[in-house]
Formats: sequence, structure tokens, C-alpha cells
Amino acid sequence: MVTIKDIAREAGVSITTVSRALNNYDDVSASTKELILKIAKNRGYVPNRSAQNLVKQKNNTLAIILSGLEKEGGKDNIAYGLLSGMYTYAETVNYEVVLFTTSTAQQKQKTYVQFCREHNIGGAVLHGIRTDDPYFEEIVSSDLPCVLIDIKTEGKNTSSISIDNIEASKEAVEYLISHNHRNIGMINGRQEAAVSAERYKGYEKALVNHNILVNPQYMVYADFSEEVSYVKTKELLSSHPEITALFCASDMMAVGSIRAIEELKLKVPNDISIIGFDNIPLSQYLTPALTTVAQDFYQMGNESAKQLLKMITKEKYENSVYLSYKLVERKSISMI
Amino acid sequence: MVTIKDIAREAGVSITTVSRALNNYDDVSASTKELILKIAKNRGYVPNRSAQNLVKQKNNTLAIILSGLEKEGGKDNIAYGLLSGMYTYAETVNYEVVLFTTSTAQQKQKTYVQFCREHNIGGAVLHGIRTDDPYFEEIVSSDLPCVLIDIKTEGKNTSSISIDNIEASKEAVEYLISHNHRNIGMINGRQEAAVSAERYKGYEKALVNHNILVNPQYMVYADFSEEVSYVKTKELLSSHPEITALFCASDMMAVGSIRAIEELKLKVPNDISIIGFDNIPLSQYLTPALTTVAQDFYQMGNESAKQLLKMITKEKYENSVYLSYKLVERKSISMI
DNA sequence: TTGTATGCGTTATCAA
DNA sequence: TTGATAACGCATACAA
Repeated sequence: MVTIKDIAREAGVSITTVSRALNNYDDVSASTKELILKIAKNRGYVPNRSAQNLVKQKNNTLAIILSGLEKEGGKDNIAYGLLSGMYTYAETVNYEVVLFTTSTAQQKQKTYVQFCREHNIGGAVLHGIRTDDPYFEEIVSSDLPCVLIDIKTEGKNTSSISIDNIEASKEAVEYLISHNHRNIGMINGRQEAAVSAERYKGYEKALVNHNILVNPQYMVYADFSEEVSYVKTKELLSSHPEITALFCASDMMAVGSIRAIEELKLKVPNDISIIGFDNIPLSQYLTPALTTVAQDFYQMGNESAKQLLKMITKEKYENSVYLSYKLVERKSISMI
Repeated sequence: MVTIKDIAREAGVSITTVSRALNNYDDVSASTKELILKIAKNRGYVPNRSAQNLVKQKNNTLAIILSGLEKEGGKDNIAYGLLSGMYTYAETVNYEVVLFTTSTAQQKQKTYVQFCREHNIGGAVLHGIRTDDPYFEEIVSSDLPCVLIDIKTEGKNTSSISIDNIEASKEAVEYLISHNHRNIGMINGRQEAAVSAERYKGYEKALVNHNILVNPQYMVYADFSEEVSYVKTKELLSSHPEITALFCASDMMAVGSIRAIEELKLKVPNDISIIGFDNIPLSQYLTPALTTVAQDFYQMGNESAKQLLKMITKEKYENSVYLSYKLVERKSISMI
């Protein structure tokens, strides 16, 4: 490994001068700077990040903390979208991104804050974290900048980011209503998730606005899982055959629902119309292509990183940012 | 930030003793160790990775270098599978994973080797890198441990990992042949990619083995892209209407082909049978579900990390490892 | 069992 | 315009 010391020796100057030349300070004579740069290049000098970070007391690193990175977890591509959006922004401001999962935290008995401190991380974005996670409170109330995806929060150096889930869900259900559906079921996510309450509220709102009776039995929780949704949909449609349309709180759950519907010898959209949520890449390739509420996870990751940087640089930042969503019409809904 | 110095002061011992206690050395009396640990916990002590890395001269970090992390690039989930497999193994050996993309490299004018040295990285896995990438040669011939996915290489501290693409392709095409197809087209990947040559070889082999004439015009390159494949498939099938089956060198290309076929007013599999490659999550949800050659990218990432660690710890490692593949039969192929 | 002293590679302060 | 020197937080060889 070649260090500034080596370069200094070869150039016949002090390490200070080398450091200044390398960092492009202007109090180095052009000639020595040139010499030093040339030597550095020839010898393949590369600065040592650890040393830099140590002395500079910061790291230029952002963390993304995910609930899981398991073998089967990535089908929806959400984590990927987040990561790539975040990475892309970070890159423009010369930051790096490191990954951390909740399962790692548990295994290593390490809290998110510990991890971040240990790595001298500037800020973190959290996704899929449960609010009853033992370490959740700690990181939110710490002064470490963090942005929470889909979870509201107040707290210094904390920002939340999401779409307006209530409005989006309301629109989705109203779209169903506009196709003359009245008996509309909802396949909701995890019961404890904040978004589940919000999306149900939107569902309710749409029905109420159109003078449709809200039947609580029409809503079931399916844990955001394809499998659970498959089971729950079967149950729901079997016990309530009057249902003609389903609002699913995630596309992956919609996939499970569709399978259930087919096994019930019913057709989408002729017998049952279905609208999803998220607009994951998969949804456009389904048959029929899934009508859904599109979220832009890339943008979400991008915006998260941007907020984080504002917090880090002590700029003014939004306490909660709402991104736009869009209803994308495809083929899974029919008029009654 | 609380350091070992603070703890030393509070405990009334030297920093050396603190360091030893924290690292669980056995030449510290039980009582002082206990005291130190207690203080560390109370004060929320967290070791500083930069300092540790600096003094230990290593980082316990692996890198994954990807060709891109763009907004639209992740549909196939391959990068995700690789990353998650790698991450999972790294976790078990207390390593971390950092991400780097070729576009970043270009933007920052930084070679992969520079990046790795700068970050004190123990080893890297490369995916989707082109062999004509200006920095490719450098990293392969450097002594930095690296494993290449889908690219053969010889060189010290270098290992390659893939499935047997020739055999896998041969099996795929033979599967088509066993369904009585004789005029079989191939939608290949990027012309310059090593795997493209291999997969074509397998295609050829299968035909020759069954005394079927190889028509070079039946093979087109589609750059592993859905869009290009869509265009090329249209061209191919229009100019060669005698073709009854297609072997696509990736599932994403198969998706493009299917769209082309439909627009040609043809049906899969009745008019055209189609077999893909990769078994991305999407393929099982297509209609008809896509028959394909399954690769396990999670395992590939996992195995890559494992090889890397062997190189780092100077154990004996495989110069090239072949993972198993599997033909998964679904609904996109019919008997003639 | 504990402490002193040194060094890892870099930046920053101050003086020359 | 340059150079000594200290400092960042930690681990370790050596001494006590």
C-alpha cells in the first residue's frame, strides 16, 4: 500500500505538502503540485478512507435499514427501488450507502443506533421497520438523522416520507365504485402497520361518500403476503359471494388474490374486479394486467437521501414529505 | 461520542485495559472487565470502525460491483438475489458488503481497484461487467481477491462462478426437440458476452446431436433486453415463419418475445413454443407461465462470498465453481 | 494483571 | 509556499 509518506519521500517534500497537493489546496506551488500528482498517479496512490474518516470525524455514508433481505423477499422490487434511488442521489453528493437489516441487528445484538455510530453514519432511512421493534424508538429519538418510509413521526432530525395513503386508497375504491361496484372487499396489509389503518380509512371514506354501507367483515388482514392473501381471499369470497370487487393493499397480495379467485372458478375481471397497490414491475405482466395505485419507490429512495443530506448539513428540511401517486388503469377491472 | 479514553477515565484504568476488556482478552481480571463492560454499556460506548480498520489494516468488507443500479434495471431481480445471498453469507462471518456500480466508477473516474483499495476491501464480486471494460483487466490481474460471475478467468486470487451454460442450453433446446420442434430460433443475449457464445454452443450442440441443420439466421442477438428482443423477435418470426419454437437466453428477453408473438397474432404455446433462461420471479406469473432454465442467484451470491473469504484467509479455493441449474417445466411449450 | 508507548494514514494547526 | 507536530480512536509489543 502506498501512502502519502511514500510519495513525500519520493518527491522530497513533507507529507503535509503532499496532503495539500492531493486535496488541491491552492497554497502549493504549481510545480510541486504537479510533481506530487504525477508520482501519486504512477505509484497508484489511493487515499485510505479509514484514516480520512478517523481524522475528519465523519464518513459520508448513509445507511438503509431494511426489514429483511431474504431469499424470497425481493419479489416486489421495493427494496431495490429504494436502494437504487438512494444510491443514485448519494452518488451525486459523494456519499456512500451501506446496508443493514433488522435480522442482522438481532443476530448481533446490535441496535440500529449502535450500528450507525460504529460506522459513523450520517443518516439512515428505515423501511419496513415495525413500530414495536425494540430498537425503533431508540433511533427515532436519537439525534441521528433518519427518514422513515411510510411511518409518521415527530422528532428532531426525523422526517417521514410516503404518499397520501388515505387519498390514494379513496381514489382506488372510488374507481371501483365508478365501475358500479358496491360490494367491495378489501385485502389489507399487516394489522399493526400504520399504512393499513390509513388505507382502510380511505376505503371507508370512499364508501361513505357514496352512501355505501361499510361492512367490517369485508376487510381482512393478509400481512402483505401473497400466500396469506390467497388464503384470506378464498375465505372472504366464499363467505361473501356477493362481493364483486377487491381492493388489495399491495400488488403481491393482489397476486395471491387472483390465484384464489381462479381456483374458485371465477374470472378476473368478469366475475371479480381487482385493484392493487404499489405498481410493482410484476403487475403489468399479469393476465389480466393489474390496475393499481402506483408508488415510485425509486423517487422515494431518492427523496429520502435528499432529506437526509439536508439534515446532515443542517439545512431546513421537510418534517414529512408526500410524494405523488398515480392510478394506473389496466385490465383487471370491469364495469358491472 | 464516547471513546475508550472516557471509559478508562471513569473506570480509573488505562485505555489498554479497556481495549482488552472490550475485546474479551483473558488477561484482564474478571472484576475490572465487569466494571469496564458496565461502564461501556451505561455510556453507550460504540467502537469506531474507522479507527479499528486503520490500526488493523483491514476492513472486513466485501464489495459487489454491478453494471448498473438504474431505475429500470432491477426487474429481473438478479442483482437483488446476488446481493442478498452475498450479504447473508457475509453476515455469518462478520463481514459487511458495500455496493459499487460501473457508472459511479466512470463518473468519479475511479477504477474498481482504486475503489476497493480506498475502502480497504477484502474482495469483490463482479456481475455484468463487460470484459472490454477498461478497468476489468486491472482488477482481474491485481492481487485483490475477486470472483467473476459468468466470466471465466485464470489469475491468482480470482475465481469464476456460473452454471454450465453449454449443458444448460443444450438441455433447454433438447427439451424443445423432444416436443418435436425442429425449426428452433434463438434469441441470444449481448453478442460480446461470454455466456452468449456458450449458450449458442449448447443450442448448436443440441441441434447437431439430433441431426437438425443449424441455420445461422435463426439466431439473433438481443442484448439481454426486453425491448430489443421484442423487435428482433418480430423480425425473426416474420422472415422465418417456419420457426415453431424459441430459445431465449434470458427470461426478460422471453417477455419481449412473447409480446412480439402476440402482436403477430400468434399464440404461445400453440403457435410458438418458448423457453427462457434464469427463472426470474416474474416468469412464473406470466400467462402462460414460462418454462425456463432456473439459476439460483441467491446461491450464486452466497457462494461468491464464500469463495472470497477463502481467498482472503488464504485457504484453498476453487478456481471456477459450477452451480447446478434446473429446467423448470411450466406452460409455454407445446408438443407439435 | 495492568500500564506505557508506539503506530496505523490522514488532516489541521501553527510556525517558519 | 512549506514543514513539524499534534490529533483522530484504537490495538498491541513490551515493560512493569
